[in-house]
Amino acid sequence: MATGRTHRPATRSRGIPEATVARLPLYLRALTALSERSVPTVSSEELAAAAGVNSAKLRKDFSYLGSYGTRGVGYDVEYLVYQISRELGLTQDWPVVIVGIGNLGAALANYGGFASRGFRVAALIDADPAMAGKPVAGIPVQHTDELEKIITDNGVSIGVIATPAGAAQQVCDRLVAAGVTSILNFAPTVLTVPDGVDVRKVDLSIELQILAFHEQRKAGEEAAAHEGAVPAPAGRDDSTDQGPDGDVPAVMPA
Amino acid sequence: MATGRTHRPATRSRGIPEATVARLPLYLRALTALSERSVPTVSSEELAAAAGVNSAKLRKDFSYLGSYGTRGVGYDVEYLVYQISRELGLTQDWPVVIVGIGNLGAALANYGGFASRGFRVAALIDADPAMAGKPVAGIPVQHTDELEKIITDNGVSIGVIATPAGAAQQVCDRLVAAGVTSILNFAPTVLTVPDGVDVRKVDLSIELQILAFHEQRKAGEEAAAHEGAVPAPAGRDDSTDQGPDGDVPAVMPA
DNA sequence: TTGTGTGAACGTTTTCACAGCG
DNA sequence: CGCTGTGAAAACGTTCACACAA
Repeated sequence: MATGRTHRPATRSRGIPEATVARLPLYLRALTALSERSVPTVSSEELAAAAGVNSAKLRKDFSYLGSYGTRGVGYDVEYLVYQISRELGLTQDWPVVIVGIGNLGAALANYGGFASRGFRVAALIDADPAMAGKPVAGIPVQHTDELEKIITDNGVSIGVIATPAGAAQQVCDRLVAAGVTSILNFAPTVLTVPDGVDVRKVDLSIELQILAFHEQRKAGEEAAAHEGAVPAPAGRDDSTDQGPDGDVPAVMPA
Repeated sequence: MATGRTHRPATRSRGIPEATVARLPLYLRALTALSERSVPTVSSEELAAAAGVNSAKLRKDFSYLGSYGTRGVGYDVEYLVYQISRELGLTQDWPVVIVGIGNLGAALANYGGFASRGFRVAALIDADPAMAGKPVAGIPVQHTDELEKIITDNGVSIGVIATPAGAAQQVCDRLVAAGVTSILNFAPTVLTVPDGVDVRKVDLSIELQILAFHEQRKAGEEAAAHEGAVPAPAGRDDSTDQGPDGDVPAVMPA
């Protein structure tokens, strides 16, 4: 689930592969847990298990950061925590605004994982005047009219969009115009942004649909294995012709 | 955001690449929008733009499904909607349970994208006895004690975990034991599941950390001007004050 | 002519397997 | 020894470019 941005590095993409970057937070979380238990060192095998990846991948990932391990021993937990944090830019404070304070926005505002790692909720913004002033997670909600001022005054460069789909692009445009260069989008829309702005999206319904795909395949396999029953739309079949189906979409219940 | 356990290259993976599957919901959404506007056909170029991908990729993706387009014309919108829906398993009804009805669980329960595509919230489950019976999104919350019965009675195979991290693995184990084979995990934990069970995770804090990494790089690039050519950063100038953080905290290896 | 469908080139990510350091 | 770090191979994914159907 990459981002909406086209990977077009006009300049050298010198550095850590994107796939590795996406795993660093995972390692960091596992390492933090070890750190809290005062574990001094871990092997790639142990850490990989805790992070849910395989150890060769983990070692390769770490090799992009430098040689932070000790052969025959493993990695120093505290040191690695620091190195990864630094690489991810978590040794600095990132003020974040959340736009759209519905159930989801409130859930995000209350999410503990925010504050615990470099991120600080600088403001909550909603279009509903009735929300203005109401505190959510201890932070008073401000009206959308204030958006530009809030961004500027707080030096916000990361924005979270939790509005309905219809409002997302407009909010996005305003965030970008005000200076935000990274956006986390929860609205089920494709956002269009200028070059240099990063967008990542989190889309609940997409995740469910991917699960449904695999679930369906499992069911088909099972049927095929058991009885000779027609394994529904299993693997790729032909039916290339538009003849049989023609149209008639309609979602049919089980 | 792949699965939790090691991927299963077991046998004939005869079928659609994972990367393609992950994009089908995107295409489906764009197509549904076109369908609602009664647009009869689209070209790969148009549809790709609407979905935020490039057209070659889209055509390749569709080629895995079959030859559903017409050369010189494009794709029949209704027909494609149906074919993709079928491929994703959305022509059948998927009962889903959501466990953990806090802010996030409530947001998910209220999320419209659920019902609109094959998914039906069969039950809401929470460990807090005080929640029991309280309706959320029109559905009464049930206590965790009922979990197994709910799964069985409703034939649920997809579960959503929106509990605190500490409870997630336990809930997961119970879901799996009761028959759930696909899990969407919102808790910031690595879930361990038996083979044959699919896990997808949605992790807010990981997404933010990835954004922070790129944001940091942007800031660094600005400072270190390589060659004078192509300064890249478009319109807006950097008002990214808030003080650069070049310190070097304690914690060093022994 | 138009725009799909696809082999082939290219780029990225994962995995393997082992040299070599502590 | 045990475990890291890393070339090289394999797998996977994207993009190119064009033959060819409508």
